[in-house]
Amino acid sequence: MSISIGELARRTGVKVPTIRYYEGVGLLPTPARTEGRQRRFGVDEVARLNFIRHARELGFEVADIRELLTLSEQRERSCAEVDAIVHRHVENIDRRIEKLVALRAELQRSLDRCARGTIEECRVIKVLGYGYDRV
Amino acid sequence: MSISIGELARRTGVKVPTIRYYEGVGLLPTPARTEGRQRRFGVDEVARLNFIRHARELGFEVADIRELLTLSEQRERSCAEVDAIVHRHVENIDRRIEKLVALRAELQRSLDRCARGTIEECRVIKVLGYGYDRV
DNA sequence: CCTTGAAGCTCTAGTGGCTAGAGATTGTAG
DNA sequence: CTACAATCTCTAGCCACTAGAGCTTCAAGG
Repeated sequence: MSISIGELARRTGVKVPTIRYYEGVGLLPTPARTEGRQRRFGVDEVARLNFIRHARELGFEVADIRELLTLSEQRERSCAEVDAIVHRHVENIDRRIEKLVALRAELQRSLDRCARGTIEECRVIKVLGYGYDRV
Repeated sequence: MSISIGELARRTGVKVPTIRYYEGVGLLPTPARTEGRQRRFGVDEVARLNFIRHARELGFEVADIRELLTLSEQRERSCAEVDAIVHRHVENIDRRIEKLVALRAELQRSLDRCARGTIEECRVIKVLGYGYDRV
């Protein structure tokens, strides 16, 4: 079984230019080519690309995915390192959530305190100007 | 009062190249220059740059900040549009939080179910390969 | 076998919000 | 007047793609 880049795209939901990009950054191996230099892929690449897509959907960056792929090929190895990467990523997400929740609270607070009057007396603008609520 | 770009940077906490960048994208007006073509800023720019910095810290993108700056200059105007921009931004943040919370849950779930054995039987790797938990 | 048109190819440039560096010039304190 | 920090412009790099130009190849129908 040997499929074109378009067919690979259809089967994985990854766009054609993105597949070529992944090849360029080394997430996908250099594929076989036809005589006319068109790429031809096999089942392994479908699985690998699906793996990449799911990892991207879960927010992993390319460097992490490269490592996860390498690890996933060493079937006998302990999965401690995999867990460590994922754990690090979860902590990363936690920090981002915290930050966003704090931002949201500050924005909502300035909205709540807005008297719906003119710009001159607008709480929101004031907060932006001073960086905090002056009471 | 007329200060250099370095002094402006010190007073606002915005780095020198970033100030030049903001000028380039039209967040800061073209400043006065010395005979030797070095930039000189006044109090207005300090205030404006502080405004920009706070807005960036609150996660607004440059396009939004441009609009907020324009609005903030029209002191008589109703602040409805300002509120609308901020409200949109809050909703944006809400969506990002939701997504991150969902991601976090999925990652944590796969970690919890990991038997700490080999890669071969690793839950985390399986989830990435299939895109969901096969029971 | 030949034509046609979709799909493929490579290469470059753009996105956002900066950051880093090269290499030249200017400001200012001693 | 000298020394040197600061500033100048310009280009390129970051991440993970995306878009487009201009060309070639593949596959199906006649």
